[in-house]
Amino acid sequence: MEKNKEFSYKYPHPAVTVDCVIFGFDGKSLRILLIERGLEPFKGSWALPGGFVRMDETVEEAAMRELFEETNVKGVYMSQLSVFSEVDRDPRERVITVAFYALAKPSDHDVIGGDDAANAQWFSLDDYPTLVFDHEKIVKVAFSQLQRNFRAGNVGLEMFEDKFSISQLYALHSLVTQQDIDRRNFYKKMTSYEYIEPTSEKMRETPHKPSQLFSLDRTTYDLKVMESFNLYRYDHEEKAKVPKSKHHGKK
Amino acid sequence: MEKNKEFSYKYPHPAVTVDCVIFGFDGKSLRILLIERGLEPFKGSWALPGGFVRMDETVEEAAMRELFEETNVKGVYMSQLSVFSEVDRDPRERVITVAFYALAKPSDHDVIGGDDAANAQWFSLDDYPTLVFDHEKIVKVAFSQLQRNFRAGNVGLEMFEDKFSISQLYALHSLVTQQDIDRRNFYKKMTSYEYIEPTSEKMRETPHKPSQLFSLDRTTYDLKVMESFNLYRYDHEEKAKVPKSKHHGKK
DNA sequence: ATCCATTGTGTATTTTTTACACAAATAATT
DNA sequence: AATTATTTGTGTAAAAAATACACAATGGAT
Repeated sequence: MEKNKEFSYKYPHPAVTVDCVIFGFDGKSLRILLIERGLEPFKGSWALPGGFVRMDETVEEAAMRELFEETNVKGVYMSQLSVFSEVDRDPRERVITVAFYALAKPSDHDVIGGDDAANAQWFSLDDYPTLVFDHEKIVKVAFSQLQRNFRAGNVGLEMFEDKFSISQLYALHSLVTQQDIDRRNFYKKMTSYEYIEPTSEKMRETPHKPSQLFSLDRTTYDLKVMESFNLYRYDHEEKAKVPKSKHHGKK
Repeated sequence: MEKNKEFSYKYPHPAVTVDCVIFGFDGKSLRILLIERGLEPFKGSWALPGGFVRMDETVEEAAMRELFEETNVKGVYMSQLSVFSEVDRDPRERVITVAFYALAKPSDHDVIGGDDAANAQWFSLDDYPTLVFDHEKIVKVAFSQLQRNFRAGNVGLEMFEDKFSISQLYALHSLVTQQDIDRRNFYKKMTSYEYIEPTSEKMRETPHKPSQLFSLDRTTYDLKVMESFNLYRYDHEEKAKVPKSKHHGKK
C-alpha cells in the first residue's frame, strides 16, 4: 500500500470523504441503511455508505454517487448534516468527512451491495451492528437533527413518492419526535395543509376502516416547506437542484 | 511556487479550508467582518477570514484559530454553516471549504489585521466590498441561515457578553428577520423567559426613559436554547465544547 | 347481526399570538 | 418650574392556534 505515490503537494492535505445516513421508514419502524465493508480497513465490518470525494465532483455529487454505487439507492432528498474532522477518526491517514442524511422508503429501493461494499442492508434503528470509525456518532447526530426538524414542523413528506395515508405520517412523526401528540389533531393539521391533497383512492385490504389516501403537491410543498428545512434534492443523473436563497440587500 | 513538493499521496487530495462569516451588531446596524488579503491570489482584495486546516486540528479549531490570527477576534459562538465544494471555486487547486458563522458585538473585540491578512475591518452588511472566490455566496447562505434561526425563535442572546436592554434585542431581531413585529409583545415575550433576568441596573444618559438592563443566565440558556439551534462555543484557548446530543435507543 | 379496530368529524377548552391604549421616566425646551 | 418629545413598560381584549376528548363511520372478522 506504500508504493508509488503520485500526487504531491507542498503542504499536507487531508483526504475528504462523504458519508450518508439514510433513514428508512416502512410504515412500522425506523431503519438505517448500512453497508458491509469489502475493503480494508475494517473489511467485513458494517459502516455508513460513503467514500472519497473525487477531484471533479462536489461533495453532494460524491454523496449521491457513493450511495448509488454501494447500495443502489438513488433519488432521495439529502441534506448536509455536518463535517466530522477529529484528527484520528481514521487509522489510515487524516480524513475529514462530510456527512449527509436523508429519509427514504425502503420499498421504493432495491438495495444491492456493490463496488466497495460487500453487502448493503436495512437495519432496525434500535438494533444495528457496531459501526466503524466514528459512524455511531454520526448516526446519533443525524438522528438528533432529524428529530429537531420534525419537532420544528417538518413531517418528512418528501420521502413519499406516491400516495400515503395520514396514519402513516402519524406513525413516522411519533417515531421520530418521540412525542405523544393526539392522532386526531394531527390528522386535522395535516389535512389543513394545501399541499396535502386527498385522492380518490383508499387504502385496501385493511382489517378495519380503510384510510383515505393523499398525495403531495410538490409545487406548493417545495415552495413553502423545503426551503425552510434546507432540504435539497439529489437526483441521480441531473445536477443538484438548490432552492434559490433569499437575497439580502447588498452594495 | 512550483518548487519542492513534499507531501505525496497515492490518490489526489483536495485542500481543505475554513471560512468564517462573522456578523456584527452594534445596536444600530448589521456588519460583517472582512479581511484584506495579504497574499496571492487576490492579494489586496477583500475576503472572509479563514485559511487552511492543519493536520493536527479539527475544522472547528482551524476556524477559531484563523479568525483569531487574521482579525484578533476570539470567543464567539460559531456554528458550522455548510461545506462549499464547487470544483473550480479556487484558481490554485481543488479547495473544499467548511464555512462557519457567528454573531458578535463589534465593541467587544479589538479588530486587528494580522498573519495572512493585511487588514481586517467591519463593513456594513448593506455595503461591503466585492469578495473573492465564492465568498459572496457563502455570506448569502450564512445570512439566510441566521435569518432562519431568528425566525424560528433564536434571538442571538449568546452574543451579549454583558448586560443588554430588550430594545437592543428588538432592534437586532428586526434587522435579521426583516419582520415588523410589535415591540411591546416582543418585550413581554423576552421578559417571560426565565433565562433573561432583570438586573438592578438601568441604561444611562439616554435622552428619554432609561431602559431596564437584563442579563443572561447561561446555565438555563445553554440547556434550553443552544442545543436546539446547534450553537457551539469556541473559546480561544480551551477545546470546543459540544452540547451533549440526545441519544436514541441503540442495541 | 354483532364485534373489533381504526378512521374521520365535531366541539369545547386552554394557550399563544397579535393588536393596541396608555401610563411612566428621563432629557431637552420653554 | 412647567411643558414637550421620545422611548420604555404595563394592561387588557380579541383572534388564532394548540390541545383534549366524545363519538359516529367503515371496513373485515366472528
